[in-house]
Amino acid sequence: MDKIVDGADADRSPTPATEPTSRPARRQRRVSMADVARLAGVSSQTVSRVSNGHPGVVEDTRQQVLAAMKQLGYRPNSAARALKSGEFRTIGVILFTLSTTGNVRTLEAIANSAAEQGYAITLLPVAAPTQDQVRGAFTRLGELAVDAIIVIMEVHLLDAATFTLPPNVSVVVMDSDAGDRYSVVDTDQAGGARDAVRHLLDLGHETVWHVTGPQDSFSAQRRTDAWRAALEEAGRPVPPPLPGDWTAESGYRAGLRLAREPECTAVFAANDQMALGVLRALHEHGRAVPDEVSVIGFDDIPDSNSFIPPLTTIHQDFAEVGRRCVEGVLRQLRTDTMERGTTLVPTWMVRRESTAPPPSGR
Amino acid sequence: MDKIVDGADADRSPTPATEPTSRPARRQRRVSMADVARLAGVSSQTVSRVSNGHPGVVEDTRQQVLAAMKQLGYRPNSAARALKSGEFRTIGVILFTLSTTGNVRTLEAIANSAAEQGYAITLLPVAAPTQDQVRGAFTRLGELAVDAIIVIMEVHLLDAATFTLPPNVSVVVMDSDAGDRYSVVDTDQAGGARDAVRHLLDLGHETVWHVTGPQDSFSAQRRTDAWRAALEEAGRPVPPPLPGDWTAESGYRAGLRLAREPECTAVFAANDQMALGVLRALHEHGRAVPDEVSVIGFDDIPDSNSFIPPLTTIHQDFAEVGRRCVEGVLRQLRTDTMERGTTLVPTWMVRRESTAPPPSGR
DNA sequence: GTGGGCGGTGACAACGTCGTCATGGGATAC
DNA sequence: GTATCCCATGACGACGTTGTCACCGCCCAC
Repeated sequence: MDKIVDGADADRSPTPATEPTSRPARRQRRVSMADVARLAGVSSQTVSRVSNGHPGVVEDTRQQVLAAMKQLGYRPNSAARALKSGEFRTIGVILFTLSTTGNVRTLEAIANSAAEQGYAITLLPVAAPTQDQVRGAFTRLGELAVDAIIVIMEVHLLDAATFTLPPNVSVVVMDSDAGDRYSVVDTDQAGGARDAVRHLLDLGHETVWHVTGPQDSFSAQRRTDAWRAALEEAGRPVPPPLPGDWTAESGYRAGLRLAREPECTAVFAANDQMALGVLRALHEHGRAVPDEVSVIGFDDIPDSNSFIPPLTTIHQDFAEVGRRCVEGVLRQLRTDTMERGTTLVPTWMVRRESTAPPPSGR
Repeated sequence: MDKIVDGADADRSPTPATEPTSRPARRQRRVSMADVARLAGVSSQTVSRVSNGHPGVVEDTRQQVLAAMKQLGYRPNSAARALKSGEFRTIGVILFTLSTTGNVRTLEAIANSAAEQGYAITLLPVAAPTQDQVRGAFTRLGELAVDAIIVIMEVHLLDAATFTLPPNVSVVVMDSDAGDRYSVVDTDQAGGARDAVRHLLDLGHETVWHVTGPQDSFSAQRRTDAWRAALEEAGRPVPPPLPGDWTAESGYRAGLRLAREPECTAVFAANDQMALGVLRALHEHGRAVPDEVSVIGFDDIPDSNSFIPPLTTIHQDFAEVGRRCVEGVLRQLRTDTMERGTTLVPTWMVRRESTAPPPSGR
């Protein structure tokens, strides 16, 4: 706070930074339809029709109204519009954090899809996944000007808040197994994880070690379950999973332990960031990737192509997930129904340079 | 689109994925104050007072109203409230992309600060920085239910849209030198870049090479300018800057060229992602970091601690920037004034393992 | 020439909330 | 016991927009 510099650095700047200065107030009462109507010499009803592109306004009148709108800088008041129409044309997105790439990519896709449909996105971040935080967010949510809600978090955490989602609001949830109670859209976590494991087994590895995501994430759970199932299905030993929390740092810690396991030749990290940490740990301990140890991630974040070595990973189609979320929520809104069930979006593997057959042909 | 799998994967799932099913409509007309008032046997005015925590309601009555509200699941209608009060308690954020870490971190900080102040965030993404896109966004923006706007983009691009920001809306801009026309909050780009260069010079490097951000980014421009100025100030040769676009991939391409410059011992990448690409390129060409070449980044993204080697970088205080943006915009809103000038938030260096003195003592 | 129909426009009400003012009843002080 | 004051509550209207319906004038058909 006290370290803030105002207007420093004037010596070198092309445009010298200046002290913030106040200007005289400039905000006058907002211009309403009535004002436009008066200027154009018509009724406000006609202004409304022009504003909404309704037919039944003669071209001459229309031009006059448009001119008046422009002259006064008229902007329709969306509050009044929403009050009358009962819809805000806004979708609320509730999520814990923008720190994980998955959330961000999904949010971006949601925002773009929503924009295409003429909907805006209202962000509802929950700082920390504590009960109080979530409850607070949902109390605010209740008053929020949204027609629908997309929840990007494990639904258990919602339940923990002893707060049910506002009634009369359509909801789509991600990262959840609550398909029996909500409409859920998700990446095919199981399929992706299975592909990852099979890829490594196909390369000739005896088994695959696993760095998990956080326990309370359904996605993480699913990936771990599928990893175990794929190994068991192939009749391979199942090494103890190493706990992670999506961060590169936790991946590094897990990687330190893996580096000490001489029989470990293949690792499946539950996301790319943790894979990054694993790569560093292995590198620091002189375990060459992929010659000695293969590493595969999950997500296909843009940076993963620049890891050392470039990471083989499971691509998530975030754009499709986002699109499906928006579609789902708007469909419920329009048909006035509530849907349940799970929609899965497939993944695919992106093979780069971090996976190879195990050393000495094995 | 046609690759989407609905309800697949039922074999292994703890909760089998199911086909989305429709339920009978469940949405009834929303309950209003009048409904609550009727049930509680009071006037809607009293409900209003309870709802807003206004004094002058006897405890007994209050409890009755609260009970009625709970029973009916009453949620205040924010449209009506906004219409009456003239404010939405919402801040619009317009940005191009959520692909760069800086934007995301800033957005997150803005969202958190805004939430603290009881404001929601409405996201206004602009898919591509073409004139049409921006103009479209701003047209929508004009009708948007926001009290204020924070622009996270170079203001030149706004101007290109031949569209002025809606009048009567307070605005704060980031990544811009338009402090003479708007209120601008920014990281002290110049200071940070200067620190980065000086750090490398202090280590004994003859000069510092530079991978730039995109041309149309003011932040990138500033970092490049400060890099050049710091070198000139020290009387060092100024190598040709290598163009980048914030992505790791572009950093890799620049790194390939740097790897071929034998006299290059120190690199300043304009962000951490590009530094990641540089690290890979150097690694692939057998140029050891930091023993042969030092690399410094800018941003201090969480992953940078897990790069190989962990990256020395300039920390940006995104939280502070976000807070200042929100503060600025709300201050303008409350005082009904328009501010101009630039506020700079200082950076600091985080020293990790990617920088060291140049080889052979030089 | 007159009646019917239709297209363009305006008047009015209502959406849900909250500020303002009015009202009524109870408590306090004499 | 009565006058005064205050506090709790209610009635009413307005915020800006839009749906509904009424209206007016014109054109066309008979």
